[in-house]
Amino acid sequence: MPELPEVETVANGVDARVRGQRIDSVWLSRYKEPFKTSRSEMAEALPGLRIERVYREGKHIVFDLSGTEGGAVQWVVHLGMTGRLLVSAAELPLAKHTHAALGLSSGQELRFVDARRFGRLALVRVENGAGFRGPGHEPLSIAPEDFVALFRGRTLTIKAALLNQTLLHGVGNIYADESLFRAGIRPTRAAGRLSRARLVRLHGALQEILRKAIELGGSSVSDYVDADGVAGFFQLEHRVYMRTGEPCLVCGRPIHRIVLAGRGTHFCLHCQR
DNA sequence: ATATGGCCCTGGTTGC
DNA sequence: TGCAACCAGGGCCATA
Repeated sequence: MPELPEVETVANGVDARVRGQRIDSVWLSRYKEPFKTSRSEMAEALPGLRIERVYREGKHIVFDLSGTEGGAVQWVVHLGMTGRLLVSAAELPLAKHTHAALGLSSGQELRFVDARRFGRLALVRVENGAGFRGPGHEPLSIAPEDFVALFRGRTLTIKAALLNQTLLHGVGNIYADESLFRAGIRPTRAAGRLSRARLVRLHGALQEILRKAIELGGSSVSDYVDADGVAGFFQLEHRVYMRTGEPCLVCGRPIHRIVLAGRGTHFCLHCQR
């Protein structure tokens, strides 16, 4: 599932291929989802606009667009679970579950493919120069003290807190489990009862694995691929995620799996307290 | 306000 | 071997 490192990889890859190009044509599927902005509004607004820049904001991919008369707009893409953004030759037939195909001035097409339709496409107007903002704090740049303050007084588990996008945005199931393992914290602990020192350690562990994962092009576990259709390699670095029953790489005891916040949660009973 | 659980979706895996 | 039931989970919404 695409989380911060995967979304960052896709955004950078797409930026390198489509920056500066004009959107000449728009094709959209007939489904209600994944369109957050109506299909008709999107199909009418996009043609003629120029892509100035593509970047990540939380788990969202933001396209800065210019060329409108009534002020700048952004095209915001959320990959959900199975969403893919691909730049491909316009001649290639549309893959199954394609929901958007933007014809570009280069002759190529930017395509959004999403089997499960948990992804979202939206058109956002830029108000007073402020672009789209994600719901929470940015994990890669939040200061340790601000990170610690996020969890103060909270009774939910630290795992659920890490997944809550209004606190930190960008962390999903893989990096929540992996950062908790590296910080030695059991996922079931109440977020507000963890010591400052342990939260600072979690802050460091989370930033470290997110940076490492970005370097490796993300984790390819379900059908995640980057803008070229190429898989990432961070899954080779997973120490607990999807390793249920396998020996802990530190102590050798079997990795446990429980369900927390409705998500599969993997951890070592011995190494995480 | 905060926390929890159900729901949406399809494809891969599991089990008979 | 074939088929059906089951499971995965990000974000949103109703509920407690």
